[in-house]
Amino acid sequence: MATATSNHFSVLSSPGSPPPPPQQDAHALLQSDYGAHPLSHAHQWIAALSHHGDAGAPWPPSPLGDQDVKPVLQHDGDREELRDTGGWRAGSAASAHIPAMATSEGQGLLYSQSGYGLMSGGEQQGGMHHHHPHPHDHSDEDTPTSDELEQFAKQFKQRRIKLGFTQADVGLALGTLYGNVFSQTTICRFEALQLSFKNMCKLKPLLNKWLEEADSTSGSPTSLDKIAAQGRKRKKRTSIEVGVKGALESHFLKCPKPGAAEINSLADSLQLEKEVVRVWFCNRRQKEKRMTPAGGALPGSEDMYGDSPPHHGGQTPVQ
DNA sequence: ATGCATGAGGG
DNA sequence: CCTCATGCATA
Repeated sequence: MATATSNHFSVLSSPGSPPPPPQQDAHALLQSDYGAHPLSHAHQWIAALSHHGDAGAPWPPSPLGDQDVKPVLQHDGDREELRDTGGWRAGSAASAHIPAMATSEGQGLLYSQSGYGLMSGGEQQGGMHHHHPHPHDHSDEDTPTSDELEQFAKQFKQRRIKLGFTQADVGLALGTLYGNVFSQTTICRFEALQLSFKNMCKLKPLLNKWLEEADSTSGSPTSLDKIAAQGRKRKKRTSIEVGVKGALESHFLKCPKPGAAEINSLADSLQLEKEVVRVWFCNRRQKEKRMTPAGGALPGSEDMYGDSPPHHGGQTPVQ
């Protein structure tokens, strides 16, 4: 972190010296600058993935009166068609796709030079994309392509910053506007394409709406709504030392899905709680499944680390 | 921006 | 136990 910009979100309660918001006023309470960095990184995803679509109920209709206080007001049944969320590796079928951006944008679009080494035109839906039987030419009716998502994320970030909103602002706005609250983390990950393909697809429409609202609301004082915080006794984040991390990395390369026994051994060797090690592997696997691969190790196989599901007869060492 | 964590859902 | 979506806390 050699950035001169300090990242700290002073949630609510503006001390009195808020940075000069280049915008009107409205909900410019937490106007940090962590979202105003110059550039990011050139993410080029050649990521592959092909886990079987599971989906079904992203948002549980029963919020359990235990923790999350967020109003889970999902829009009734969403018409998810369980795409395979398959790998976006586009293989070699370069289909001519038109990067139709949001047609709803009534403002100046700025498509930066999108000359990345992406494999555009990838039908990541496992081939069930076929042709559009409807005369509707909505730029975003069907599942967006990886390329479209990448473009959208880029544009979203630019406009968001231009409007003077932070990632946290957006997350909150989504909650007050549509009932789905999101954290700064999620918005950040969306912009950085660090979510799974499916997740990106789910969030895009929401963020797109926010964009429309944000630009059209140039002068309207949006009501401020602060939802109560949620006090949870979360375990203190255990900091794993670099050396230990390296060891974990090594083992991950060898065996990304260690069995309970393996985890115990590792935990013992590294002097870590078993749970910590287990979670570490889980998180590590998720990273690989992100659109922006972790480290640089590209998952070269479709099934990544093949599970061994159809066999449960004798014994299943793993899991 | 990211690392570790929680939890729902599934098997 | 796993995956997957999500976020608090932190660097």
